[in-house]
Amino acid sequence: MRPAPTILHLDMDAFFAAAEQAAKPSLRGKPVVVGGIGVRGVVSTASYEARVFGVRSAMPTAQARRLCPNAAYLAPRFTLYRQVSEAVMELLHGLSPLVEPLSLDEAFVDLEAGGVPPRTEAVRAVGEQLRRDIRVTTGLTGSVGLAGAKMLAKIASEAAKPDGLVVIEPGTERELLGPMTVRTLPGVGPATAETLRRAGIHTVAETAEAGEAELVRLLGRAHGAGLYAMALGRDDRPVVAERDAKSISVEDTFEVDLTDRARVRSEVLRLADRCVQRLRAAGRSGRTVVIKVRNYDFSTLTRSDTLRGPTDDPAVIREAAVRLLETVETTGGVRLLGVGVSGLADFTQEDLFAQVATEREAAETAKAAQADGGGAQVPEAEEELPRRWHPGLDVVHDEYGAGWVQGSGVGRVTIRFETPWSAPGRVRTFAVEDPALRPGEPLPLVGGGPADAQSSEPAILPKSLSPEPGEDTGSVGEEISKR
DNA sequence: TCTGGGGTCCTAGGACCC
DNA sequence: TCTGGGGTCCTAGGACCC
Repeated sequence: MRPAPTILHLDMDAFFAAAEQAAKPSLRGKPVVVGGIGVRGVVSTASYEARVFGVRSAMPTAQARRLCPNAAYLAPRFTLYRQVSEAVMELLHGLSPLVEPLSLDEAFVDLEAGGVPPRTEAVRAVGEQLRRDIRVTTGLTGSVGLAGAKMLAKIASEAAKPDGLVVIEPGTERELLGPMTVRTLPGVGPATAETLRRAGIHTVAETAEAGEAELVRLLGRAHGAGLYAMALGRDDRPVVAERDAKSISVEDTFEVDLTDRARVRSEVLRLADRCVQRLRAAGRSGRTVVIKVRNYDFSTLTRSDTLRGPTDDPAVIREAAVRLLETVETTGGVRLLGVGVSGLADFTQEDLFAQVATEREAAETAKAAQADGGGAQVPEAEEELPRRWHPGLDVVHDEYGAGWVQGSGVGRVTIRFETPWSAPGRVRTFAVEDPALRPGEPLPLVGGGPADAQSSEPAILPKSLSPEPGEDTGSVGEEISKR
């Protein structure tokens, strides 16, 4: 616990939704929900306008649609969010060499390590300047928490939301935390809260009064001791700059449960390939292969196999994944499949060449044996475009310029032509196969202006353009706005 | 129209070794 | 006949976070 509030926590406000509103002028001030738009989708982020209707993160999108039918429902565009995130992280690195990203939209910064004087006025000024810089460079707002410990800085930024800054003065934390619900403390989710509730513990103060021994008895060694320290406002965890990933995984939930064994198998192979792609892109190799199977009833299991050495060989990882799959019962229907790799090592071809060759041979032998046994031929992973025009996707039209997919119906797609720096744009509907229409790249949220617009795509609309009267019906499009 | 996808950390039990 | 401890590795599952 530091004597001055020199740990900063930044949390961008409704990040994905705010980025979409910045990119799409017609959505500003309106409810926007970003998340899975399929039947089994869940909400990633709801704009504050959508939260008014009760829409929350992690809520099934179907439920959100019932609560807020007029919101725009958009598929996430991580390319855009990563761009914005990088710009924000760059600003943070300007404050201190010690920046610990927690996700695309959240990070701790050690201001002491950045040479900021350890005084409240100084850190507050830095925090306010940061918020201004973020707004100027990204067009978005972020909330800042400042405190003498990570946990407290995070609680402070939460209290600052949206678009604010809160400082917790060292010395005031116990008084501040005491009356708060125990759910405020990091690491206390529904299960822990319920265990504590049954023991008559509801607030942070009650947690501290319970004592370490009691908490350890209720929650186990690590969790109990950790929680006790947090309840006292004690948290000496340092800000840690870069941390190597410890596992890499991919998973898919299917719109309809899979019952065909061959299909389940081919999906596992596809996922294994995707996992390897990610592994290789990260320049890593892994030793333990994990598959995950979620059944029709949401029961979930994992099976893992640790190889003799780390690999990034697709044949080896495919073979391991399929072998693991053979040990699990899938009759009744599979809702989700996943493939992951852990026990990661930095891959060096020289060190591992022999090892990889050995594992590959094993895989080949196994495959041959299977083929001999009359096993079905593995279908190649098909390049599946589940839906060509996702709501929210950037597009470019030869004649009308840059826009985004507002919705698609039977054979038609509705595009709103506008850019981050244009006025709210107009809507037109095209045939799905219209050759003048093609996917586009996300445009920068700020710094656009006419010059940039010219240099990228013709984004300016003829004034005579009017909305299409025969707009799609029965698709996401009509929910977006009722203009 | 019930429940995503990508992670982290912890626990508990069994195998195995000394 | 009875039945040590400790350490490490591995597997499986669960809680939690964004």
